[in-house]
Amino acid sequence: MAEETISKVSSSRDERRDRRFQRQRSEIMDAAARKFADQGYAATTTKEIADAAYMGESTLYGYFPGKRDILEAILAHEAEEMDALLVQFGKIDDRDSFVDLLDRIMKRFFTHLSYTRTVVAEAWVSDEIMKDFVLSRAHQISSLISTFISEKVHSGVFRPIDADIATRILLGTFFGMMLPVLRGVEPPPDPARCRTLAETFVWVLLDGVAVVRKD
Amino acid sequence: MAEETISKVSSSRDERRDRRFQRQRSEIMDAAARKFADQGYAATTTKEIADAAYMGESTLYGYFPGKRDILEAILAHEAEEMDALLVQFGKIDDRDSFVDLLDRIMKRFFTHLSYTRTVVAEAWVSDEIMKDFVLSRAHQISSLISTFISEKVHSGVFRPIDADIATRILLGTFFGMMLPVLRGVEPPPDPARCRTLAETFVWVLLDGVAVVRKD
Amino acid sequence: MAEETISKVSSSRDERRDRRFQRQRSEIMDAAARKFADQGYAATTTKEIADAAYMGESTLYGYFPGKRDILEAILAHEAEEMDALLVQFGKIDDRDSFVDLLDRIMKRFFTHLSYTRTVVAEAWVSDEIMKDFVLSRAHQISSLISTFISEKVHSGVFRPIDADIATRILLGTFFGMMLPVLRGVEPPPDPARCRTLAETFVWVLLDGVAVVRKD
Amino acid sequence: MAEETISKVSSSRDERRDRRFQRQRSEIMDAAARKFADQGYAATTTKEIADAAYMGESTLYGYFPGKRDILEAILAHEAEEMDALLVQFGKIDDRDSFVDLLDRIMKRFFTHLSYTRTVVAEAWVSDEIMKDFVLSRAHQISSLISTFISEKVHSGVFRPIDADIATRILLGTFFGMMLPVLRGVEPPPDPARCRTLAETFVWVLLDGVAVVRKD
DNA sequence: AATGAATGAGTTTTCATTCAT
DNA sequence: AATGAATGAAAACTCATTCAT
Repeated sequence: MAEETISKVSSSRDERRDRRFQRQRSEIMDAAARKFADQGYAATTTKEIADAAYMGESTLYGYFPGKRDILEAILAHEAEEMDALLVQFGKIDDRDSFVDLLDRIMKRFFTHLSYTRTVVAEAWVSDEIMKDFVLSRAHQISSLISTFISEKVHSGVFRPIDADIATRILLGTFFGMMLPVLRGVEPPPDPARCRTLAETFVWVLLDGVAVVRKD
Repeated sequence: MAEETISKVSSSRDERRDRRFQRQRSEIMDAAARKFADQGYAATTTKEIADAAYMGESTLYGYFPGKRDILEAILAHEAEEMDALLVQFGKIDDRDSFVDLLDRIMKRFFTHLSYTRTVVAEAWVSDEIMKDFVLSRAHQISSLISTFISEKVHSGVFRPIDADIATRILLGTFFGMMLPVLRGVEPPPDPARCRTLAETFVWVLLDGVAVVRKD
Repeated sequence: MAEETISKVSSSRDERRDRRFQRQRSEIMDAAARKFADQGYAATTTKEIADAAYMGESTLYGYFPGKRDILEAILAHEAEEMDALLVQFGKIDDRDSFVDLLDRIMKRFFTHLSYTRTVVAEAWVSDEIMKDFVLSRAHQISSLISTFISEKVHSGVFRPIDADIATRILLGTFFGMMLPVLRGVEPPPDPARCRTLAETFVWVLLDGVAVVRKD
Repeated sequence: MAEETISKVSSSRDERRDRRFQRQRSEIMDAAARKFADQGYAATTTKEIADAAYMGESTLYGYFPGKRDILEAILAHEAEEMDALLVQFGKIDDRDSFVDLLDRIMKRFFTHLSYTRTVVAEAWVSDEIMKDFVLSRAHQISSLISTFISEKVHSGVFRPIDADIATRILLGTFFGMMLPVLRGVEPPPDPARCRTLAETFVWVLLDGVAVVRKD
C-alpha cells in the first residue's frame, strides 16, 4: 500500500504495469516452485501450477511462453542468487568469516526451500541443468575452497591433507548435512540453530571427533 | 529340496520357463532403472523402457501390470539389498570393520548405479517413497551409528560430542561424498580407490583435518 | 430463490457457463446413447462418441471423468425418469387410468429410444446394472400391479388368477410387445397408434382372445 | 469310454481325429457362450474364453480362425436348432399341440441358456445378427401363427381379433415371460413347472383374466 | 488482461493374433 | 497339437497449448 502511494508520484503507467507484470511472474514462479519441489517438474501439470497461483490455466501463458520456461526462470533466479553469495567465498580468511558465509548460505536455502528443492530435483535428472546451473558454480566454489585449504596446509595450519579430497568431503558434508531440511523431512532450523550448525560443521571439519590423534 | 537337486541336472520345462521369466523381468528393470536414473520416472515413457530393453512396448505388460509397478520392483529390490547390508552395521567395532562396511556399501551402490540413482530421484519427489524406502532404513542406520558413537564417547575414545549431531554429519558426509558418482558426473572409482575413499572418510571423520587442536 | 428471479432476466456469467456445461453434457450423453444403443457400450469407442457429438475426443473428458461415467450418467438419467413414472402406478384404479399410464410409458420410451435401448443392452450383460437400475424398479412395479390384481380378484372383477403369475405375464407381455420398437426393427408408432396399442393390450390382458370361455 | 471302445472297431484314425476336433470345438463354443452370455461378446477376451475352456489362448486358433468366428459358430448352431423346432409350428392344430411345442421350445432355451443369452445379447446390438439369425426366423413363426389365428377367427373359435396384432402380442408375451430366466435373474424352471407355464400362457392368451367379458 | 473450453499430439494400457518351441 | 511369449494396432485417457469470449 505504501509502495502504491509512492508509485503514484514517481511511476508512470508503464512502470506500474511492468511492476504488476513482475509481481505476477513471481507469483507463478513461487507456485510452480512449490509444486516442482513436491512432485518434480515432469509430474506437475500446468493446471496445478495455475491453481496454486490462484489463476486460470491460460493466464500463465501471458507471463511465460510455456511450462518449460517457468522452470528455467526458477533456475535462473536461483543461479543469480547463488552467484551473489559465491563471490563471498573468495573473502574467507578465518573461522568466523567461514562460519558466517555458511550461515548465510543455509539461510538463503531455507527461506527459498522450494526453489532449492526444485534445482536439486531437476539437476538430478537432467544433465543439461546439472551442468549449466550446478556444476559450473560447484567448480568455482571447489577451486576457491581448494585454494583456501592449500594455503592453510602450506602455512602449516592444516595437516598435509590432499586439498581436492578435503574439498569434496567438505562440500559433501555440508550438502549432506542440509539434505533432510532441503528434502523437507525436517523443518528448517531457526536462525540461532542455523548458526550452531555452521559452527559445529566447521568445528568437526577442522578438528575431527576423536580425542586421540592417530598421526 | 529333492526337486531342486534334480533340477540342477535336468531342469523341467516349468523351471526353465520361470527362469526365463525372471531374466526378462530383470532385463526390464535394468532398462527402466537406466532411463529412470537419466530422466526420472515421470519423464520416462513405457516406449523408451521397451526400446531400452529391446522389446515391443506391450511385452512389458506380460511382466509387470503397469509402469508404476516397474518402479516399485526396482525400489523393492534395492530395499532388499540394502537390508542385507544393514545388518552389518550392528557388527562394527573398530576402524577396520567400519572402513570395510563403507567400502562394500559404496561398491554395491556403484555397481548398481542406475538403481541407486532411481531411488534417490524418486525419493526426492515422493514422500511415500522417501518414507517407505529411505527413511525407514536411514533411521535404523542412524540409531546403530548413534549407539556406536555414544559408546565410544562414554569409553573416552571420542571427544564428548553429541551423538545425534555427529551421526547426522557422518551420514551426510558419506552420502555427500558419493553424490557426484551417484549423480553420474564422475565415473565410479575403481575398487582400490573405493577403499582409499572409505579410509580417508573414516580418517577425517575421526581426526579432523586441522593440525592444531582447538579444545 | 431471489437469485433465480434475477437470473431469469439477466443471467450471470456463472449461470450461462453452467447452462452451457449442462447442454454439452446432454449432447455427449445423447451421442453416446445413440452409439451404445447401436453397438453396445463395450464395442463403442470414445472416438466414435466424440465424432457423434461433433467434438474432439479429449473434449469428452472435460465433461465426464471417463467412458464408463458417460454410461452411468445415461443410466442414472433413465432411472430418474422411470422413478417419476413409477409413482403413477399406485394411482391406477380403472381401465382408463391404466391405459393412460401405459400410453405415457410407451411414449417416454419411444421418444428416448436410444437411452432405453442402452439400458436394456447393458442390463442384459451386467448383473450390477440389472440389479441397480432394472430389478429394483421392476420389483416396485411388480408389487404395485400384484396388489392391484389381488384387489380385483378379491372384489370379483377378475377371475381367481394367481396374482404373481398374472403380473409376470402382464409385464412380460407389455415389454415383449414393445421389443421390436425398442430394438429398432420397427419405427416407433405415432401417438394415435400408441394409444391403440395400450388399449388393445389392456383389452387382451383382461379379456383374452377366445370367444368361447373354457372355465 | 463305451464310445471309444466302439470307435476302435468302426472308426478310422481320420474319423477319430475328426471327432476329437469336433469335441474340442464344442468345448470352446460352450466356454465362449458362457462368457458371452455373462459379459457380452465385445467385453470378452480370448484369454477369458481360453481359460474357461481350460486351454492355452493360442489353442483356440487351431479350431477357429478368430474370435468372431466362435461367435458365428454359436449363432449358426442356435439357428440350426431353432430351425428344427420351427417346422413344428406348422403342425399346431389344437391347444395341446400348442402347449406341447411351447414346452419344448422353453426346454431347449433353458438347457442351452448361455447360447440363447448370447444370441439375444448380440442380436440386440447388431443389426446384421438380428436380421440373419433372429428376424428371418421370427418372420416365419409370425406368419405361421398369424395363419393359425386367422383360421380360428374365420372358423369362429376366436373373437374377431386382428391376427397380426394378436401374433405380436402372443410372441411378445411368450418372450417376455421367459426373459427373467433367459437373463439369468431366475433359475430355469424344472420340467413340470415348464409345462405349467406353457399351459398358463395358452390359458391367459386364449381366455384373458377378467371374469366379466366387455364385448 | 483473464479465463474456461477445446484439442492434437502423445501416453499408458489392452487385446486379438502370430510366432517359436 | 498345444502353448507361453511377443507384438502391432488400437483403445482410453492426459496435458501443454491455443482459441473465443
